[in-house]
Parts: sequence; structure tokens; C-alpha cells
Amino acid sequence: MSQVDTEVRPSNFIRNIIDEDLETGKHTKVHTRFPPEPNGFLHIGHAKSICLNFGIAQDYQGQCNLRFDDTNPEKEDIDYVHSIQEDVQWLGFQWAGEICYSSNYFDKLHQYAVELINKNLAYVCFLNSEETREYRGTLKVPGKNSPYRDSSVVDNLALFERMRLGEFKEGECALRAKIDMASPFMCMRDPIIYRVRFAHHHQTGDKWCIYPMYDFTHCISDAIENITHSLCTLEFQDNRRLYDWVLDHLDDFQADNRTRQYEFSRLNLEYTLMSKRKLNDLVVNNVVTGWDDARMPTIAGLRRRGYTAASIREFCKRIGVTKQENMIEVAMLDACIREELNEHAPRAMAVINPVKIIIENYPEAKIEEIMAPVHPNIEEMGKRPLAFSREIFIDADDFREEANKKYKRLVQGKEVRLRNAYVIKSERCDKDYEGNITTIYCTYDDETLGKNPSDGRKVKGVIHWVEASTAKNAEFRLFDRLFTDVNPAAADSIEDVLNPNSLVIKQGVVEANLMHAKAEKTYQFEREGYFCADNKDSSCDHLVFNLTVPLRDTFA
RNA sequence: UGGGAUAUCGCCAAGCGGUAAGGCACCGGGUUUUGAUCUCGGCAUCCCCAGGUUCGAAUCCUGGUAUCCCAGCCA
Repeated sequence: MSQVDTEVRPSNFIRNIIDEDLETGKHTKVHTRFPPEPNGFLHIGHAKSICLNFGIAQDYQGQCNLRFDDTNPEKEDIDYVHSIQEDVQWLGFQWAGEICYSSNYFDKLHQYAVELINKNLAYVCFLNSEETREYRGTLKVPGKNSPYRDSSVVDNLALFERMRLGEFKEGECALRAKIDMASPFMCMRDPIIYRVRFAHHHQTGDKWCIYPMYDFTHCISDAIENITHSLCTLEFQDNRRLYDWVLDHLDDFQADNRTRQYEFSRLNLEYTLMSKRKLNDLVVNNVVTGWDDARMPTIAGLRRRGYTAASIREFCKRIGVTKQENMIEVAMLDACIREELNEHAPRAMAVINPVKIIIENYPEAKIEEIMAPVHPNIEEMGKRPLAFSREIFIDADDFREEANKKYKRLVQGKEVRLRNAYVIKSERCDKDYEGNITTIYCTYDDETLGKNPSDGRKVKGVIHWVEASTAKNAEFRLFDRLFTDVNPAAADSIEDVLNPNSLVIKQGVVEANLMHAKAEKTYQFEREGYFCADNKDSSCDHLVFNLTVPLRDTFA
């Protein structure tokens, strides 16, 4: 674990509520839950919720359940239940006991629905979806009662049973809670709590053809699991009335310290989509290579990109938890990963746009070994060997035939320091018919290894390099934001705001030490940025490095 | 006059009647064989607006304004 995890606990309005509940004795322990629907991969927005729920459980010595909110089989898939478990654990959290599923409670949920019918608080309605909408009224005009609202308990019991038995078609009827068609809360205008769906469920198979709705299920699931604080996002604020109504009317849930729902604002990140549906579109339309494409804001994508679990946790800590709408700058995320990697990532040299240098006064067959620190500020990380010879590669961007004094790299006729090695001076260069520089001819000063020129010459620039004969070829995947608009979700069409340069692939070279770079191992390629070996495509034969984040660059 | 929420620095965010924390970003100085790191310093006389209460208000009251959410048999 990074040391960032050991710092002071976060403080936010939810923790304040918990502190109070503990002080007043309303609760003696806290029990939260993270309740994703298995209809897509988890993204960084879920990370915020995960860190909140599991973080609270951790800090208060409580428990946090992982519960799949699987009440809509048509949209869900077993693959997602697997990926979600993996992502939660990769983030560094472990749920309490067995994994929970809302579908575990289908039998109980059914009984509770019957209880409501028996209390004359639910009825089977045969209005179709269009009629239901018309009867519901609008934001400003109250709805009107369904003609089926006053059916007898006996009839409703029979009808609901027939629904369960599959005697009605999908959409033909639904079970509704009898609340108030004139309520200012739209969700209280006799909400549907059970609908007919002849769908195969990934957990319950074909046992059911009626499935409970979210509002009916969630509160009961929380109550069954003895959740104390049910945390969700702001758009469920109105739904809280229904959450409470359902539990208020069921005999099993009358304890005054029963579960309560609290809402916080969801994460919005500049330039990124945060809806599973829209992310799914990107996958389906091959805009990206999959849910774990390194440009995706999914946990799997961030991981593949080189983000560490600790950096994501730190990010979630820094953004805080409030009820205010927000739009977090990407700079915040960048800062978190840079902070960690600056301290922990081994340094290495990689040339992304190679151009050859021939050091004419260096002995022809000679290859010498130079020992370089793995980390410039942390000696304990040791040293690594670097080959050096007459022929090396430097980046094409690090050489110019002419330049002003602000350019601190190699200039024709001038000197520059090769990182960890000698001072060289360029004499001339070859170009191809298009004018591209193909070879740069230099001389080196053999007394400058590990020290400055004895005559007091000042060499201002330092550039990185890789020895030619030992260099390993490598593919560099240079990622940029997927969208050109800060808020792609607000765009009319996603295609309009797609960044055509979100992925640029370069073929270059890396120092030989990286030949066995392990998947997801991150390095700092000096003067370039942090890169990690791709967890799917990189191998000794074909090295592939993903740009996690470039180095901070304050140079105009 | 549908209802529910939210308004503190460019972006986040503490603050809970006693005189504006912190982070990110940004701007300067220093160190540096990464234009990185590190380091030193700067960065809200003011808290959406207008009144009011108070010795004292970002915090309390009144009235405005702005923004977000709700009319799926989605979650």
C-alpha cells in the first residue's frame, strides 16, 4: 500500500451522520453496501462509490457487502458479475461474507408484494405502458386513478398469482403500489413494483417470469442485509420517499434504526463519459477495442493504462463526497498517478522517434557498460547497466540544426549531455531526399562521464538515448483523451466530439533492461512520461508500452 | 407558487455564530546529468444577490436569482 493510504481519514457529511448515529447509539456498528447492476464494467465513477462504501466500513470497523442489483435480467450478463468482482478486489477491497444478489431475495420479495396486496396497498393494473403514462399526469398536473385501483384484495391476489404463473403477456399488466396519484413526487404516483418478463436470469434461470422493480427491491434488500447507511447518488433523492414508504408498510421492517438512504453527487470527470450505456456504445461500435481499452474510464481500462489502485483511491479521497454537482479536472487524476509513480516507478530510457547518432571519435568495436541509478532520488533502488557505444539513438525532437538559446537540447555545432553518460557535440548530419534527418555525426568528450568538463564549459541540456546494437524494439501507444469536448455526455452526437488522435502508435526502441518488462509494470521513461507494459499485447518478442501519463511539462 | 436538491478561489473542498483549512491548477525564487522531482514564496477583506437579527454572520431569518434531478413496465 502506498503511504497515501495511511494519512488522515476523509471527512464528509456522510461520515458526520455516521458519527452522530454512533454517538446517539442509534447504531452500534455500520454496515454499507456497494450495489452495482451487472450490466457493464465498473468505471471511475463507481470507484468513488466503492471507496466511499468500503472505506467507511474499513474506518469504522464495519462491513460492506457487494450486492448485485440484478432485477432486470434482459440487460444483465454473468460476464459483468465476474468483471465487477475482479475490479473491486483489484481496487483493494474485500466484501463481507458471500456475494449478495437481489435475486437471492426473489422469494421474499414476492411474499412482501403479497403482503402489500393483502393490506390493500398494491393492485394488478391492466393499463398498458402508454395509458399508464397518461394516467400519471405531468410534473404540474396530478395524475388520475387507474380503473383497476379498486379491485378487491382477493382478485388482486389471484391476478398476481396468475402473473407469476405466466398467464399474462409482457406488458399486459403490472403490480402497482397504491400510494397517491396526486403526489408531487412522480415516483409516488402508484409506481409499478412488479412487471412480467419472460427472460432467462443469470442467477435464477427460468424460475421467474415476474421481476421486481428497483424501488421495491433495493430498500428491502438493504433491510434484509441489515444495511445501516444506504448510500446512492443524487438522482435518487425523490426515490427516497418510495424507499421509506415500502419499508414503512412491511411488518418486518419496523425497527426505528432500520436502513436509511443518503445521497451524494456522482463523479463527473472532464472529457469523459460516465454512463455505462454510452460506454457500451463505444465498445459495440468499435470506437475502442473493448471495455478494457486503455482510453476507457473503466477500472479495467485505467488499470491497463497503468493507473494503480492506490492512485485511484487517492483520487477518490481528494475529490471528496458532497451533494454538489461537480466536474473534476483531469489534472486532479493526473496529479494522483504522477505523485505515486514519481516515487515508485523505476527510471528507464526509451526513444520514441529514433534517429541515429554516430560518435566518430568513439572506438569502433567498443561497447562499454555504464551503471545508472534506477531512481535519481532513491539510492536504495539500486543501479542498472547501460550499454554505450559509437552508435546510439536519440529522439528526433531532441536535435535541431538551428535553435535559439531557449532550446536546451542538441543543436548543430553545440554540446549536450547524454543522460547518465558523456557530453557530445554534433558536427553535421545526413538527410534523405525529403529533408528528414537520418544520421547525426557527433564527437564526444571522454572525460565527461559522471563529471563536468574540466575546463569549466557549461553544458545546459540533457537528453536521453539508447545504444543501437543492444536496443530493443518497442511499440509505444500514446493515448490522449477520447473526446474533444469537456462534457461529451452533453454532445448531440458522440461522433462529433471524438478525438481522432486519441491513440497514436509509434515504433521505437528501449534500453535492453526492459526486455522482460512484466505486464502492468510501470516505468518512467525519462523526459517522456510514465509507461506500463500492456497487460494483453506485450511480450519479450514484441514489447508494447502504454503511455499512462506524460511528465509534467512547464516548458512553453 | 408542481416537487426534490445545490450555491465558499479557475477546478474540487473544509467551515456548523467569534472574525475564510487543505488539495489540484496557476505565477515567481532556489537546487538539479529528467525543461521531471524536490524546495521556498504568492494566490478569496471575502463566502450567489438583497435586506434583516446580533457586540459579532459564509454560518441564523426574510425575499430573490442561478444550476441540477423527477413524468422507464431502467437502475
